Amino acid sequence: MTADFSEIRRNEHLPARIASHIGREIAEGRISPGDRLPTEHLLAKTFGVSRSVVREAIAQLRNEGLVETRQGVGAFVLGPQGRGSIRIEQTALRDPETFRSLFQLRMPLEIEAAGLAAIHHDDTDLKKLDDALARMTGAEKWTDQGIVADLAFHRALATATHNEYFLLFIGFIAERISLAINAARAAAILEEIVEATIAEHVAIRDAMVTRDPMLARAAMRSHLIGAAARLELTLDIF
Amino acid sequence: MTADFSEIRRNEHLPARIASHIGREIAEGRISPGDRLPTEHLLAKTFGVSRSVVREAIAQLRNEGLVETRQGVGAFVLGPQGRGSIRIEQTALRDPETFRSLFQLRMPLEIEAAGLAAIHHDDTDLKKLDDALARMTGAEKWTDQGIVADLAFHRALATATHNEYFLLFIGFIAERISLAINAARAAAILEEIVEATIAEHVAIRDAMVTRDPMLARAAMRSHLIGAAARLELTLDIF
DNA sequence: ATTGTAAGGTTGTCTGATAACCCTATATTC
DNA sequence: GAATATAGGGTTATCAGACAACCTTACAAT
Repeated sequence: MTADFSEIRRNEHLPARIASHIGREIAEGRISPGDRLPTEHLLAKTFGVSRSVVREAIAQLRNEGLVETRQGVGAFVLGPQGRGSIRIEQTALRDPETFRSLFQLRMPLEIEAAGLAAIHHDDTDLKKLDDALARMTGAEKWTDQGIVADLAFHRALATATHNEYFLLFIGFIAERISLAINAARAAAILEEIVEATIAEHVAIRDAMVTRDPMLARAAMRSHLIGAAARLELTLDIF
Repeated sequence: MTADFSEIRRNEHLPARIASHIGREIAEGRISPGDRLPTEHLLAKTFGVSRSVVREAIAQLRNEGLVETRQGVGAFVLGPQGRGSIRIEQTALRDPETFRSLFQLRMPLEIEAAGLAAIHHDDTDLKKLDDALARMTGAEKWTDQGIVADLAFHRALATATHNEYFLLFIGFIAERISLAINAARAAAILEEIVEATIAEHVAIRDAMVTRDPMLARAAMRSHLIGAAARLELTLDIF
């Protein structure tokens, strides 16, 4: 029998749980922009925690731009205006369907990035890419080292677009996906899969240096489709 | 003489000031990734505030992904890796080059979303889309009303993908762009531009209902290219 | 009609205490 | 000798209660 440690899941930070609970209430429209949240005292009593915890939760929501607090008045829900940040809960990616959604989002970004990188990359970008490739090949087995190198490759490619937002978004998404894969993999990963992955990365690299955007896009496209297949994901492809 | 009220600037939230102070220490390299922050007690004594304030400041840094706290051990500075959220400063978009970068990022996302929406949309989605279109057409001039409707259209399309992340990211990006445009326009917008914009949106809508993803993508593509041209942006197109 | 004042409620900050947790060193057991 | 228990001290997490700062409202005073 195999052990099941799933239920020892620790507290995971009390304020964060309360913040995401309230955040969900807002996201799902049970509290509307302009509404006032219950007082901290009341929230504390409702959740059965101390006021410190509630305060920290509200502070988090304030940082995320979801609410605004006015001393002596209360905490108010803000409109979709000015929500200055995007946040993804890592735990949500344990759901296969959610994971698939994020992977689907990643595809057009990476493909476009490959095309832009083909146009805009310079020698420095190419060197970073080759460094990452070397580390990928060098790693005997697909250890953590290899995963870090994979992430570095995609970050390097995004950097080569010379568009800061591609780096920001791809780096963010790729890392979330990488973490989720890393957390989920129970079995060791097969040699041949590693070899296929490396071969695909080399293909992307080679396509990029030709400076043909369509070639680079195609290479990235097959890589992502291949990766999805290895993860047993079925995506909408066209 | 004109009054000068600049110095009455209020407290501006004690924890926020301390958080940004520590954040600056990190940004400017006086504390390196991996280092441990002083203990909360010590920080409280150093800044001359209570531990609650220090805790809230550290909580803010943790939300921003700058530090990680481990109970019983301390608070540690994180590397640029693993920042759990994406944030875009609205002010940055005043720079035309930066604005262009974000618009370029938006393109592949919206195009892919149009394709997915063609496949996955249901009647509810279509209704939302038509509502937005109606509000766009209804607005006599291209007032705020029209801008809101435009945003609603793109959000409705993203919703129709039935992929939560497309909605999250497109909603976020489209809003930033919309705000930036709104802030920049000084002159009134010409009638013909409005008409062209509406016509393009209708084309997207009609392409989507055919359930042909390539058609929907093409429609969205021409819309974005058209919009970019009207903004006098030159994008990399292929 | 305007201004002053008081009351009540809410967030902001302070203080002190206890729980949960981590690390290290030492003792214990085999 | 090596592995395991136990104890101690330090740190963050949470709790509890209090007071300060501030806003709103209502009412009184001018």
